[in-house]
Amino acid sequence: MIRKKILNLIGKTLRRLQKEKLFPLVDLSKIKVEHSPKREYGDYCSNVAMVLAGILKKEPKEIAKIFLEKLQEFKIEKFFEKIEVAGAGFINFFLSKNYLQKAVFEILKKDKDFGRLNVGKNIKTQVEFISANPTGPLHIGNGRGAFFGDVLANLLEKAGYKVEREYYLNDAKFNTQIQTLGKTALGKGKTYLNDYLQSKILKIKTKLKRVNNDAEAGYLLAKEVFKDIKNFIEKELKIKFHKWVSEEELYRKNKVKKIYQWLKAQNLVYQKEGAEWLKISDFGAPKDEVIIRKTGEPTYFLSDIAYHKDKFDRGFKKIINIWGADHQGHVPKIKAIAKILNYKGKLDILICQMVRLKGGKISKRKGKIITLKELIEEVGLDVARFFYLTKSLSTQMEFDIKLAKSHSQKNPVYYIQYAHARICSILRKYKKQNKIEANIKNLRCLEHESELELVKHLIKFPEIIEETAQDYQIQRIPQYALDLATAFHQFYQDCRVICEDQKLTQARLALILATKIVLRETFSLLGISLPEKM
RNA sequence: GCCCCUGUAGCUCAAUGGAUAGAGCAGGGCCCUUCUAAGGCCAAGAUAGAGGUUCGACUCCUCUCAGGGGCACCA
Repeated sequence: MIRKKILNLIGKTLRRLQKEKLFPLVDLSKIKVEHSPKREYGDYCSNVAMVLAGILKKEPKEIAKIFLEKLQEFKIEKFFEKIEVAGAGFINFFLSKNYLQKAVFEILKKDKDFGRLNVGKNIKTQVEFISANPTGPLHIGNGRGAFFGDVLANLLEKAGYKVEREYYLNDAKFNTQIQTLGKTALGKGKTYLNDYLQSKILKIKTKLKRVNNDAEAGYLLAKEVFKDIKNFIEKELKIKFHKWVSEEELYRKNKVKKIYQWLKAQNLVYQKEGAEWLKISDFGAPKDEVIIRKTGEPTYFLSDIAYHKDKFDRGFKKIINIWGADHQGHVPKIKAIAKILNYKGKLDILICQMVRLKGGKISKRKGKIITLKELIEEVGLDVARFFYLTKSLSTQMEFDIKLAKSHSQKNPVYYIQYAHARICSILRKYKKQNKIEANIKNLRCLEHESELELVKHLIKFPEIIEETAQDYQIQRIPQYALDLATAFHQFYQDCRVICEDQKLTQARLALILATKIVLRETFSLLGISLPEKM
């Protein structure tokens, strides 16, 4: 990655300057190399001079000049056309044609491994997401965590983590929710009743006759609902989980009991008002929590502790939980548990803000929901995925289904897919007569501004993955795909691929092949299809 | 009352403390004897408000206003 190269170069220059006692020792962490916001500022820029200015109490521009002089003592001609100081003291790097032309060759050579990094160092990682309650089909709110989690997992894999996707099923018979579901099944209450559940209840009618309590009935019904959810996730959302963990099973395997006894042995449990409380306020939580109710039944929190203990025990060094906004208060409690259990890995809990329907809330209880299935039937899986993924998790999405439908006629997904279709079309036409031979000699023909601009976008791909694996800002990926498609369409407009000049034709064919690879890799991260014809 | 998230163009959203705040859609004006016009080009349009921190703030801090979520012996 050229960005890393620039950063190393800056580091080397700094060390040399320190050796010559021109500059003091500085903290490297503040020094950044970014993509230049404008073409006239080059391709990459660094704030190194500004950071030094704060320490040296000198003009950033002056420092930049001294710095640049020293930097140019290294052999860097083949990478950069020029490096200059601009604006408030930025150092701008302009990539050389030579470097860009070679980069195309590199992409073709790496093919599907282009963008694969080892920053993850094969660390055992878990992404837990969706984990919807088994009280009805997935709704459009669940779609958010579903697609985000899936893409984050894809991305971390590409970045070199060893990733497992997991779904946690809240099916414990102790859960009030399951018991309420049971009441509904037995006709003792209507809390969750709707057409969907009614049909499921009918289906398990004979089984229900044999049970005599709410919990059992609820468990049976939850099982039935979950069957649907699982099927929908696998067949229609095309998301593959490694593991589906059942809460009830944690009870059956005595994992809840064990952790309860352990916590007691640590002197972290106390009695108050007939219930048993866990002392987590000493570990960063705002207050202590009940783990055993007055009735003697365990709370959801206790089984969740058992679940996290189980995650830790399975050896995950990085755990990412993706939860809905309504679980936000649960975050400090689980963080406290990680402390109590002395978890040494990294536990990230990401909160998806609500998806709101225009004109109303999404609530299973109020019955006014749009299922994810309905949405996908309306706009298609590709469009739906893209729609969710372009927004950061922390914004509340306003969902206008009418708008989504109209956007499905004309939307950015097609814009990107169209770029791919155009590439395929050219390749089809050319392949009818000839073979494509990409070699560096031919690539020297790439000189047009639109050609070079396209290459610059291509080489960003690994950098995008690196950044996103670190900050989880998934919306960067669809944005990148859009930018890449724009660069391609621009190129397509300006440069004819199959032309009189044989060498140039070969060079441009190589370029569009490289573009095809990067588009394919990007969309494979997003889980969106890339048709050859449109 | 306390805690979390959000407030950017007419609409839906971007912008690891960086330079002249970007896209898409909607609306206005151009470009198809040429590898797919589901495309390209041009013009128009925005940081809720008030302070502060610093070389530099949409971004960080304080307050105000507005919206959402949480503060259960629900999950």
